Amino acid sequence: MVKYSAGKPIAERRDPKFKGVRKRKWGRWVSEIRLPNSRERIWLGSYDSAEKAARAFDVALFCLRGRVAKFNFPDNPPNIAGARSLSPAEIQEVAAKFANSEPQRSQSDQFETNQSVSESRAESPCPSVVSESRAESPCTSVVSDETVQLESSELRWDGPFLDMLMTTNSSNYSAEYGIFPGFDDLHNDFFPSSLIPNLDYGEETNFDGGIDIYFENVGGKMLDEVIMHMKPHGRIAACGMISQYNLEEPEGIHSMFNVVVKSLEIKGFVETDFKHRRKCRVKRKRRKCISVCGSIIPGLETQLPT
DNA sequence: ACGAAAGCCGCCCATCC
DNA sequence: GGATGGGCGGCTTTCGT
Repeated sequence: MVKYSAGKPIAERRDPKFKGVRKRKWGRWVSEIRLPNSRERIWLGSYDSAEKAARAFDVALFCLRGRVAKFNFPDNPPNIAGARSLSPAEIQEVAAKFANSEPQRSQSDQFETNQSVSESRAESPCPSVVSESRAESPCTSVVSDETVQLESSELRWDGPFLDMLMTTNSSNYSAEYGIFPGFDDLHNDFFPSSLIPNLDYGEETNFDGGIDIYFENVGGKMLDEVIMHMKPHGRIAACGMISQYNLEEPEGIHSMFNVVVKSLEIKGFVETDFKHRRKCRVKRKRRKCISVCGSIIPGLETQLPT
């Protein structure tokens, strides 16, 4: 739909002009989109540039009309898994988020990958190779005495979470226990050192580009922060939430929307679920087949209030 | 308290069917 | 000609100082 403004066709106007975008008197750019077959609109936010507002519009357009829509950036259309099922409030949130995200890696690159992952998942229950971003992820360095390390190649796993747990057979008894490959004993708390976030929650938090797999033992703000820094299609094994055990009212998790947009998988683990394997484990411990190596970072106690 | 910015809404009008 | 949807302008609300 061609709209004329101030007597000039859009193409002749000096300002960059994008669909669904307009300029405020004071120079800011705002974006809003109408719901299909409705007079209602979704407010997409206010931005400092027309491009950002246009990106927000494109994301909303993709959510409402799919990939066949005419985008402001047809060369770089958004591609968001599950976008068509988002509510207006979620569309608003996703659009604002991607409008403000750095454009150096296109949204289509970013989400095409996710989409291909989800598609391959849907098509095949079998594990398959996944995105480059995951392949580039840092390895996890917790090792058993079998010296089974989770190298990046072993993180290239795209089956359902339990498939990953149950079928990767990097040691001759990891599958027997039905636990993570390379993790022979999960009954103690341990945190791969590369995954421990800096708890100042600031810009300097170092997650090495995102977290692939996180073993949840803390809960509360820690979990909240971790969810925000998970990579798309990351996995969280919830083994405990010690920070919540003595609270009268459990803390809420405010970043759950990331579970949707990043297609995260969270699976709880209770030791009693593996009771039937206890005898076997004890036997192996006696034979000293099992031991656990981990990284201990001293000094945590010094952070407690005096 | 006041001004600026954001959010929301009504209306206009071009385009599509 | 009605439905749809992009754009404009203005009113209200929110936020920062």
